Amino acid sequence: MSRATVSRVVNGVRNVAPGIQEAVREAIARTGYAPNQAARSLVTRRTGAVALVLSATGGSFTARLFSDPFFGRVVDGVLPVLRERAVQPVLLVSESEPARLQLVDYLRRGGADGALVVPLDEDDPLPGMLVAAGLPTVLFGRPRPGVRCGWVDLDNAAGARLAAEHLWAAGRRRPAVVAAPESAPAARERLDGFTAALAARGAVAVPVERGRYTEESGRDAMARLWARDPGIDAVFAANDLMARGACRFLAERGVAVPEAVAVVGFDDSTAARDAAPPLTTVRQPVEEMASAMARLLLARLDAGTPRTGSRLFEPVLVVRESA
Amino acid sequence: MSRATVSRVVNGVRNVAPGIQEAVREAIARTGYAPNQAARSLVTRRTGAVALVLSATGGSFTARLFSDPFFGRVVDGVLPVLRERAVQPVLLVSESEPARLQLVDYLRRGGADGALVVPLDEDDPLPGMLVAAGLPTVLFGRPRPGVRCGWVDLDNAAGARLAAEHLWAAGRRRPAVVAAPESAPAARERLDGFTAALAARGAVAVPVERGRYTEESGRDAMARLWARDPGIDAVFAANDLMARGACRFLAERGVAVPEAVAVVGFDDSTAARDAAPPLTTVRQPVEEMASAMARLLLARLDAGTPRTGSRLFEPVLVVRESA
DNA sequence: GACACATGGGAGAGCGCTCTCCGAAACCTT
DNA sequence: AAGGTTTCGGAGAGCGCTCTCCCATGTGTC
Repeated sequence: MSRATVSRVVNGVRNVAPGIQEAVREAIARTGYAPNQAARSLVTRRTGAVALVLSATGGSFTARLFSDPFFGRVVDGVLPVLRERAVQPVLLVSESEPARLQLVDYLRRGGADGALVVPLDEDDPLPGMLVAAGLPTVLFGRPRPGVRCGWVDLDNAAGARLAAEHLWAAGRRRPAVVAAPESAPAARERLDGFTAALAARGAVAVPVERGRYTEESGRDAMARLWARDPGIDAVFAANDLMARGACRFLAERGVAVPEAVAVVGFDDSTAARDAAPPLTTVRQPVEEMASAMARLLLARLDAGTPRTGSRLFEPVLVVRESA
Repeated sequence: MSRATVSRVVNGVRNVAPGIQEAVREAIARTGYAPNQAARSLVTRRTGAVALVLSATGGSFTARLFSDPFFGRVVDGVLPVLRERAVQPVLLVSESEPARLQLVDYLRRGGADGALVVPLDEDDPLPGMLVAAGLPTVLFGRPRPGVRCGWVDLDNAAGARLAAEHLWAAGRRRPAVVAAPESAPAARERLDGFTAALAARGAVAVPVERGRYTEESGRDAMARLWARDPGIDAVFAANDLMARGACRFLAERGVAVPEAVAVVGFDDSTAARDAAPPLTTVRQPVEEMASAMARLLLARLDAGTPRTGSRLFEPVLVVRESA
């Protein structure tokens, strides 16, 4: 029996007589034969694997990676979609400059058919490098300008609007914002969406201070806001950790949350649930976004077209005790 | 210029005139050429990648995976060793039966040159499957009987002895044990090591109850011990979570820790540090063990021999407040 | 019963590398 | 200067698959 016939049976194509099929399968099972992926890839130009890249530009981040439940949610969303299509999910971490270069090299050489990238930092060069290498890529979060690839993202402006409307409806008329660094598009949308929604309701200029996503920086930003205007009755923070920082400052000053000042966070991370008081926050459907990301990539691989689709998700306001 | 010359330059072998080398490198840089890994693997029978497999037999464990800092420590230990050798680390998760089969298939086809496996459950069939498939494998923890592969492990008996000696030196003469399921070799060693060390000092029979590694099961085991003998003045638990459970039971009964009953855990996980009171516990050097695991695998791949070495690590007692 | 037509399965090219040969050229040595 | 020795680089086989031909059968039609 020729190799061609075996190949046909293994790949389930063309018409092979049932008897022969049976014999081939039996032989495969008996000998424990496994086709050589390298040889197969050489001709099919497919590896059957897709990379899920967790990338950061800052130093040692495996501690962050394996303690922030966010990544677990991403993985949970991605795995079932790939498994169903018999595509092997491969996790890669890019935590330093040499790691990034090695990783790009690995993928350029054909380590995987495509990449799902979760960048932690806005200035991460990795997505641009992968796209430049011609690798089908889908990002969690919109790419930097000039990088053309698929993405999934949250409608940050809509989320900010939800927060604004909630605070307004609760009678808060002197809100402030603890924003994130200006460079981040998502951060800009959250800020602009919030101020625009309030302006539409006739609110005057909203005081803004910026943090760097950490709890400590949120605390400091809140301190600056308070110094500028102790009449503030609500705070919208660009993420949950900074919202916690704001709460901590207010607690230190003996300001009651939410009675005197209402606080709304963003993300609905576990940090929001575990905060004191539990944070009212804007939720992103991470698992759904992650599985959509996987589906977008698979669709592109199937189609073979150079363009990848994108999808914007709607946020939901989760009301707890802080506002 | 022939392909052979280019190949020689890329792989840095044999004598190629410096001028030619320069020209080749320049051309590679200019055209952005990346060698096809599949073609290369086909002839070298190497992929240049090593799998780090995180495996569990129970259901959804990505939540556990991305919240237990243990895995982050393992990854931190493995990555630098592989990077230094320009081997691409590839994380694979095996969280269900179909995932396991797909993963074994992927590796059997040549997805990676070897596997570093971190099994969470003692009855995990994955290591045996990989070894049977002929894949160079190194385990975190000793393999089940009959599975011949390399491993790194902690000298559990020595750790248990440290705990026993610490409690004895503190004047505790009526200790009890919250042990793990009998099936686990590590668990058996911890129990036997503890009782043997005490017997050597003339202690009478030590009461033992078993838990299933969780805090809740530790609490229940402690309750059974207490029902058997409320005169117990010390407890040695086979892991930190069960030690916490024991503390919780004692707190519920108003029994002071460590004044009335001293508690010693095992692992020195963050659960130990965050416990109330902070746990005295036996520490495993996870990062070191993980990098040793990577080195053992690389050594085997270099040597090409079918046998892989193993290494046993010495535990250290970390004294905090619970004993 | 002769033809067209569908169907099963073999032969063989070729995917893009590596690496062993081997010939050509440069360099010593006596 | 003639031979031996080393150095450099080309030719070409072959890694283990897939997939396109193409021929040998089997099936249907008038």
